[in-house]
Amino acid sequence: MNNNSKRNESCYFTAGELASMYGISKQSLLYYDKIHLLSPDFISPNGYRHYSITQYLDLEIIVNLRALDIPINDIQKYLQNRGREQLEEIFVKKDNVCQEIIRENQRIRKALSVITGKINEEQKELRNQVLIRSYPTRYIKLTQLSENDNGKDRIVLFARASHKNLHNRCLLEKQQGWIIRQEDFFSGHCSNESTAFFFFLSGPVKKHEEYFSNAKKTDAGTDAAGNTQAVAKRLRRNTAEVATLPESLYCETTFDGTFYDEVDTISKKILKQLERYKLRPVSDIYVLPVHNHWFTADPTAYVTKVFLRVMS
Amino acid sequence: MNNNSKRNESCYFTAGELASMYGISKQSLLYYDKIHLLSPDFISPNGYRHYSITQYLDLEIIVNLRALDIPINDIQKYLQNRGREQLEEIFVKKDNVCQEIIRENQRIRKALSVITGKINEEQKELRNQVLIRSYPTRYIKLTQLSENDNGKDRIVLFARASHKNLHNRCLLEKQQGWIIRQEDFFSGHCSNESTAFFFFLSGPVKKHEEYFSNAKKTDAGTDAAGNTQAVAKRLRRNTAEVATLPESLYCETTFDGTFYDEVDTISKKILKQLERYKLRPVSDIYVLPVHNHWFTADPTAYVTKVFLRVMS
DNA sequence: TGTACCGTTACGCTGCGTGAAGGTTG
DNA sequence: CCAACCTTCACGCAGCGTAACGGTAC
Repeated sequence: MNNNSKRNESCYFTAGELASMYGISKQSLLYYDKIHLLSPDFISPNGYRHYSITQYLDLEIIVNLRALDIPINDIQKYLQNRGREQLEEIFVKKDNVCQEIIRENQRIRKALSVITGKINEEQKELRNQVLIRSYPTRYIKLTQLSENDNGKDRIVLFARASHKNLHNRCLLEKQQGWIIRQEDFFSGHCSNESTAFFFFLSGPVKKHEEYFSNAKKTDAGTDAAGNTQAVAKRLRRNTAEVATLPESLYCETTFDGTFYDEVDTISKKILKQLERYKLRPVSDIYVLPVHNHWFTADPTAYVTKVFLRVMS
Repeated sequence: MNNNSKRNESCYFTAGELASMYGISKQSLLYYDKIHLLSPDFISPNGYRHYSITQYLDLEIIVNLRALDIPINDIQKYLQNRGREQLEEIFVKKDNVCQEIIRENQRIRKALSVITGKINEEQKELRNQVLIRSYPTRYIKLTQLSENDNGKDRIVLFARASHKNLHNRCLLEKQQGWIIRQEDFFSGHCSNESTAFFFFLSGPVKKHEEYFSNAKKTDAGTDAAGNTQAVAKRLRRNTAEVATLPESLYCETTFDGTFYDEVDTISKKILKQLERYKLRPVSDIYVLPVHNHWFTADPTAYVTKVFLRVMS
């Protein structure tokens, strides 16, 4: 068609005509005119736009590149400087963008499925029963809290720690909770404060991983739950440490309500169970919200889980 | 953290504080306030926003869902109606959107690579030489032009035909050209008009494919280039027909310039070559722009290819 | 007195879609 | 006189980013 100019010299299209020829809207054409991407050959006294063959051909390029979702800015530059290499340049650029979009959406899909899986797992937990069971080695990241920290400080520290290693992930992907001193828990004085908060890591942390950015290397692999006081001494304000919950027997219970509302009942139930099986607590108490503000606006509908390491 | 309310009852954050805790911009918070997604607990006389723990927790949800690129509208509805099922619903919805985006971008990537490949192939064509070579069976879609059609009509018909079967594809993916009557070409009277235009199909067309929507079924597989007059009779205005260019010897040449500028020279060169090899033309002449307005704004830099079927 | 917060208002981005209000063509 | 074109505003979309301009806390 492009070589047919000899017989098409005085042939023009109105905006509506041209638009319908390419199956695009007239508004697009007006827009292209407005941003000077494609302007009509001339405008007649009545204000009508008249597009010539040249514009028809340019529009072919525009429509096709737009069908590949290539940004108008790139198209504009291309029309002023055409060529195979320039076109390939645009294509490479767009291809990279596509790859990035695909990667990003795959990342999101993966996160969605991970979270969905976790939600469904949590739902299966037995409620309101004190269980003695063994767990394989688990890995957590701890952030210590000082007695001086007021409620706001704690939240800020918590947010900072949660956020620090988040990067591209979703917070929901990791379970997070806090730690109550063993003696406070069993003596009924734990309503004042927790000593630290933590979140689970997906596996043992290697040296090159980012989790070490704020932790001393020698702390890797130390036993937090099995050696609480020693770990507590090593912890320093505002620093996070990687620790392990060793393979061991644990006592756990998942109950309706919030920790602070139910702590008295729960600690008694746990104590009773420990006595029954002649077990003794050997770690602080880990508190893990299971069903929280994410899933209900009503705090009485919360579900909380606590667990601690036990030995016979 | 959510169960810590007992000691956090009177703890508030300003917009800047809260924003930095989640690593988002203050503007986002202001925006969330504006659209009533998340408003501060109260505003002090100096106009400062004060966010409470409740808003802190809601923001956690917002930030996390936004990190999954879930639309604010969905988040807003979710905050007012939380629950596992509702969350899964949102996730399923988002997952579908992700899949759609991924598919679309894969489609674009494929188109980009197809076109790039074609461009590179075209570049390799020998220039300014008349070649006799064989081609395997090729498939084209023809649209007839009538003598009554003026230049504008032709362009409209062409655009309509090009567009009709485009759907999700890019025009650039298919080569398109037009047909000149054999007698006009060799007699030097072809500058007035072409009889039809065509584009290559990627393969033989099956009955269920869309290409048949406007073609008579019996026309499938007929021999266009080998039986020109019969095909021409079957062609009707505004209808497209699928045809084949049979496996055969073809005479072709790729030359610099436009067809109408070079036709006299080209037809003589081809005639000479045919005489030399004692071949006779048995089809009309197919004109295919190779390097056109897509790649240069200068018509003298165009490259055109013509070919016709020959027999000894 | 400085500086580092806080606030509101408003415009920019991308690529159009969707009217509204009014003139022109046939 | 009507229908079907055409025109120019101008706002809406999603989710903020980026000033501009001015008050406030320490």
